[in-house]
Amino acid sequence: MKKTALQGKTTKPIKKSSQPLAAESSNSRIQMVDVARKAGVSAATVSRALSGNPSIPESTRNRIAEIAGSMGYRVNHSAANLRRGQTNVIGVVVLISDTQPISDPFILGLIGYIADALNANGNSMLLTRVSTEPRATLQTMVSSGQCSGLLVIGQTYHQVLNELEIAGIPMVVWGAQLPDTRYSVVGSNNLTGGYLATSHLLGGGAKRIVYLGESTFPEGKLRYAGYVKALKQYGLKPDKSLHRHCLLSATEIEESIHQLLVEDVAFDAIFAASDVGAIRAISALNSHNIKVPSQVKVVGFDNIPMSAHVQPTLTTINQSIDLAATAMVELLNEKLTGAASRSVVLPAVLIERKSSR
Amino acid sequence: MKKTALQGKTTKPIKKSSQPLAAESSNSRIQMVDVARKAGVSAATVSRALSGNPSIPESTRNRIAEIAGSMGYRVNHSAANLRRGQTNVIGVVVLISDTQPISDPFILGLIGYIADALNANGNSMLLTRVSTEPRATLQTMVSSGQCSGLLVIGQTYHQVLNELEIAGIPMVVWGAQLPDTRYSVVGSNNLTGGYLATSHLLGGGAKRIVYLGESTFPEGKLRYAGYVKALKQYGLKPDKSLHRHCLLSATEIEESIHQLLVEDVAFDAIFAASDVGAIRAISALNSHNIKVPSQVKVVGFDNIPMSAHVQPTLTTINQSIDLAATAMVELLNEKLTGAASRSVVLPAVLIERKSSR
DNA sequence: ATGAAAGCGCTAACAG
DNA sequence: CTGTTAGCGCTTTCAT
Repeated sequence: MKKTALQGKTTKPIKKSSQPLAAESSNSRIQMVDVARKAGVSAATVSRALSGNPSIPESTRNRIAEIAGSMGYRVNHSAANLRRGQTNVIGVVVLISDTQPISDPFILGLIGYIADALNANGNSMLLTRVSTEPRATLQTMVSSGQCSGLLVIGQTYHQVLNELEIAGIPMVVWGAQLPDTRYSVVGSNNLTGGYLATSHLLGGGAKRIVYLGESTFPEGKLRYAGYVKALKQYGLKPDKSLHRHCLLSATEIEESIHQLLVEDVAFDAIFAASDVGAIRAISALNSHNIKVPSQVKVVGFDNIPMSAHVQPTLTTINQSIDLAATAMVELLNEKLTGAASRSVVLPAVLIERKSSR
Repeated sequence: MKKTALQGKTTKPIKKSSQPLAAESSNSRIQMVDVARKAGVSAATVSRALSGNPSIPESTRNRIAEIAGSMGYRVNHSAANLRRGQTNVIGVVVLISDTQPISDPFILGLIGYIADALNANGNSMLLTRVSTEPRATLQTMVSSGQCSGLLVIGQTYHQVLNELEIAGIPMVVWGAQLPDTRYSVVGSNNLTGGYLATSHLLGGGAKRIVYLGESTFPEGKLRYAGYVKALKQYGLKPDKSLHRHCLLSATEIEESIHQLLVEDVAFDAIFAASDVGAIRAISALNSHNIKVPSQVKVVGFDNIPMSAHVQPTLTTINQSIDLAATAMVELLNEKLTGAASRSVVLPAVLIERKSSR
């Protein structure tokens, strides 16, 4: 330490000599010391009072809060964060390889619930969609002090996430637990979900069930595994021609359905790995004059609100996004307070509606 | 060299000693001065180099950037923001009187596009849902330096928004332009939208068209006005019994449809003020064994992605959320750089599908 | 083209 | 219980 400022000189270089007449009027933003002056205390006391420090008697605390309120004072976040060395901001990152804006209602709904869970916790939510350089971007968000931790939606970059975990980035991911997963994960029981959906169709008499959707990422893989498990249990062998591993975009779904028909593949049911996919598939079937459920039964996955209101109403596997959001926020808070990584698997439940009977 | 610090003289109690021993060891986050040291320059130069200041020769700039990168250094946002007195964060506020989490796909979709538009602009997005005390909350977000400006979705608190505008909060609102609106608004041409939807139904032979949805907030009011305008043009008088001003929740819609039937009101078409409402209405009609479009034609509003994939596919009014998002971000940037408030009205276009023919 | 110095507004030791 | 004091890590005049 060297020449720290000339001590006693509390008088700062006066930038604006005479106090503007109407102090309240306009320009210089009001700050803590102004409140302190008005309350006849020091800035430290105001700081303590405003943050609810119990060492300040309640009466004083209220009085200061009142004065601060009447002056329209708000604590400056940047300054407080800088001083405390921490933010109350959580980054929510949608990590999908898609170049399209986020549009799946399931993801969007999850974000909505996360926003609420975070707010209820006194946190703010910084929302970003990342498609390039996930590693650097996520790193930076935290180590620049922009936010204290990350809630990641999507496991497209599974290995990057593992690396970030090792690098000590506080983070919770929505997705599926894999054998080599080192980070905290919150997700539905996708294996059970796939199994339930498929068993339900088999139980209803279906013999040739199409699997429609992604199966390159962890969640899809497990849903597919559940599908295979159910088939085996019914003594059926998975048939390659029934597996349509495609993205869930409208065109890909239509193309897949079209292909099935062109190739003249016989099928009496479809298990789609998402409701959006299922609804699009029904739409495509209809345009080929195939009726759901009389000719082909369909089961989706997610239970988005819309699934109860399409025609026919969609049988699906429910994912509880409210629980999911709460769990993610809770796990992240645990990490932020130093606990070890922990994961949560939420139940997957079959919701029977008309598309499958 | 004026008063260099009196090293030996002013022995002020140097309490640096209480510092944790292993300062350099591992934890202490790397900062600008470390980069400076390694590069053999001052922190000021690093700051300038990293922010692309042209007074630093390009070669030096690159060298410093390289070193910073290799050390994993990131500029601390809190410190930079505090020093500069501004953030690069924009608050996105969903201001709805609803206590439910955000769930309308239209709103959620708009948020997705806003996220992208903001990111493209180098801004971060702070997402909040506000249902109580909007005035204080929005005020605080900006005046605490948490964010520099606001993008507000929803006009439920129209007067509060007017007040905030007057208070000088930089803000752009998604909604409708009203005569007494003082703030910047971006929105579709709701009057035209309502008019197009209704004319389309009338042109198709409908005589008794139900208006279904909110009409207490500005956008709904205008859609309703468009509906009335079209009716008048066709020489029809608005019939009170056909106006069902309700929220768009599933139960309210079902109840409204139920009431229409119970009251034995004759109707041959429905104009719903949102796609979600329209889809729910179709679902309710179906459960009463009324077919769409053969018995009742339906037109929605929004053109959410799902509307093209429900059965029957839904005729609707398109709202361009991509343009909307871009416009909102652009207008806000204008305000932030001191321009006056300006509003944008986006075209509303009829999308004809099967629910109305 | 670069460095020294001065804070941005707040919080937390550390005494009283 | 409350005030004094010393920075948090950065950007930016100002002066070379």
